Amino acid sequence: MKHLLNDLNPKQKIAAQTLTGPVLVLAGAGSGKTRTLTYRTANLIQNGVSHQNILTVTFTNRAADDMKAKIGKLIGSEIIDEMNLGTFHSICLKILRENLNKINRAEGCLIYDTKDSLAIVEDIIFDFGLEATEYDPKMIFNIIAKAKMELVLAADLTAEYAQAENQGSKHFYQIVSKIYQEYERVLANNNCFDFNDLIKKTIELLESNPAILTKYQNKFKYIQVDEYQDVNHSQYQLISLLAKPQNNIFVVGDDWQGIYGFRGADISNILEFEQDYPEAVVIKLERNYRSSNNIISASNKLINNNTQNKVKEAWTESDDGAPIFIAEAESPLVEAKYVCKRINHLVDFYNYKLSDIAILCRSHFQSMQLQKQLPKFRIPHQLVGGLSFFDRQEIRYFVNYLKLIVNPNDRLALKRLFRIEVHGVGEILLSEITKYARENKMKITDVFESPTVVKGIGNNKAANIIEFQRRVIDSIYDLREEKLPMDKKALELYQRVDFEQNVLAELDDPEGRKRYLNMFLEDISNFRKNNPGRGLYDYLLINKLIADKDISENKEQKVKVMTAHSAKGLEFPVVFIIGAEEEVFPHLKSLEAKEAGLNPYAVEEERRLFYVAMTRAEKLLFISFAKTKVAGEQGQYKQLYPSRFLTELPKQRLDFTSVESKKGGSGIQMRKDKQVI
DNA sequence: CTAACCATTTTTTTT
DNA sequence: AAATGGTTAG
Repeated sequence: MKHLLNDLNPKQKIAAQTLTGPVLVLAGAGSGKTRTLTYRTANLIQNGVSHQNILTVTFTNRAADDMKAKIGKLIGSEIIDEMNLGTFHSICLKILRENLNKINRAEGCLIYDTKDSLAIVEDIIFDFGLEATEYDPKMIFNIIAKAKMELVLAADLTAEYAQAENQGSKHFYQIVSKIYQEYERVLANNNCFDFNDLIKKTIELLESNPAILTKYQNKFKYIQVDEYQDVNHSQYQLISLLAKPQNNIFVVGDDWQGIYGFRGADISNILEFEQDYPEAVVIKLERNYRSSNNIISASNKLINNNTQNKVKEAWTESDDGAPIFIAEAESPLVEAKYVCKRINHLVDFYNYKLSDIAILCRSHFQSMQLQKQLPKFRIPHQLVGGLSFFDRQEIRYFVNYLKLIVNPNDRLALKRLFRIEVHGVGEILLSEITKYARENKMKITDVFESPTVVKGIGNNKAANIIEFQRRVIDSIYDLREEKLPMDKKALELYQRVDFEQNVLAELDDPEGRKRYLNMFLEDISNFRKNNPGRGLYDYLLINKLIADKDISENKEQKVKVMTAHSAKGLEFPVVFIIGAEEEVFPHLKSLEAKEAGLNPYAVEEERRLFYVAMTRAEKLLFISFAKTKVAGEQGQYKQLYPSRFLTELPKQRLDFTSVESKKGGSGIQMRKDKQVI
């Protein structure tokens, strides 16, 4: 314990010993970033700082859990649950929950995810009578979300503000501003937050209540931020606000790994830290402990094609190791088979465990081909991230029922229940009902009692609605009053509305969905056991902030499949990167964004992402691409071209093979018209 | 107006 | 796999 810091190298040690003032640690991939942060935290505590006065912000829940476990090992696990360690969103949620009354929200307030938010925007556009072709809900939502990340209010969302990014007219932005305004009103009405509100409302709370601000400033005397390169404007603002006046702010990041631009992350935050805090100490961790020299050298060469970098080296004392294996395949199917064969080979002859291996892709849909092949080769796998358990349709459906128990103001949830349960009444009639309720100042559920007052609703339809009101809405309101344990409540509701008969039976594969629902109900039970004193409300809130809830056991024996984004912060002895093709990785959208001049740096972000993917590997790195894929009708093949990033790697560190290519290896064909390696 | 059917297409990345 | 779009019968 005494020689805690002796486990660190000299640079890491300096970082862990600098306990006050602003510090910027520029840390390359695999340079012991988390390790340094962990030891610094332990060191703070050993130097008499109360663990409650330290705020540590990570980017993902996985990173937070990881760090908690490591800190627990260093200083004992008793205090880790009391530490302020988590994602921006979870920390902010905690602060907001302590001050709900000050921010125009009430008890039971839940979080809307992107899908929920989008549904709200769609409704507003419909209500405003706007053309969805001109006012594309997705696009509008993105504008609003971005404005919120930049702390721009509805009234300030003008063409001038948006000028930089697109050519929308003044009139267009006036409308968008109105939609934004209405969106905020609906969220308040439904007693909900969206993701960006968590940060934005926290800032508003602190800025308009000096006493509260002081309270949190005193509480969070020492602030540490991991993955600082991925912080967006509102997060940056929050941190600077909390850090005052002492500015004990310790940020760790790697500008080479900034991959969340689409979420408003602004690399300039890390590039300009020294301007913001002129007295900042800057420490560079450049020695890589993770990867072989071939992997480090090749990824360095790649990343240096970017223009937006802060000067930094990355070096290692590791051997060259194996070359990076590049494979071209006829099709994604052949590529998937190749990956499977390689995995079996590595396990059978080279003593690798399945858990040593990760397969990384650019987008989730790429993993589908693999999901089919892996079982054929008897390779157990685990999907990390992606379609979460909670995103399954039947789970989302049932969650709407639970939401209404917790938060009866949630009109969106109510609407969804109606759409699921009531037959014969669709979009148009429902909006007639809503309109009638609004015009007569009634609650929608009151109209449900005697629906024939709305024109277009005859006796048959009315009977359906009244039945729905009795069976579903009344059950929910009854259960709200009852003092049952949360899991019993959920189960009771499931039975009272006869979810199996009325909902599951209508969907395809009802038996399969039933199994998932039982798992869900069981998960609620487990939550209750593990979190005494907490209820449905906590359950729903917490699960919104956890992207990839893991419900599979036996992780040790599985190959992990995930996107490059979710791989950030992780490392594996063996990494496969699949789909290294133009328009896949780099993604088509980034090429378009660059082409259209919307974001000249879009491809640089893709390159950073590729860099992140490569540097996850410790010993072996396999990169593959397909030459063709099926597109449209059968027999139609679309030609694919190897990713430009492959051509940026140093040839002498690569080993190229062509898989099941009839003509033998033809070499890597450059994009479209270029030469051959 | 709704729902069911079919065909088509299209998937960024996450809290 | 799921979302979208178009068509048609009730």
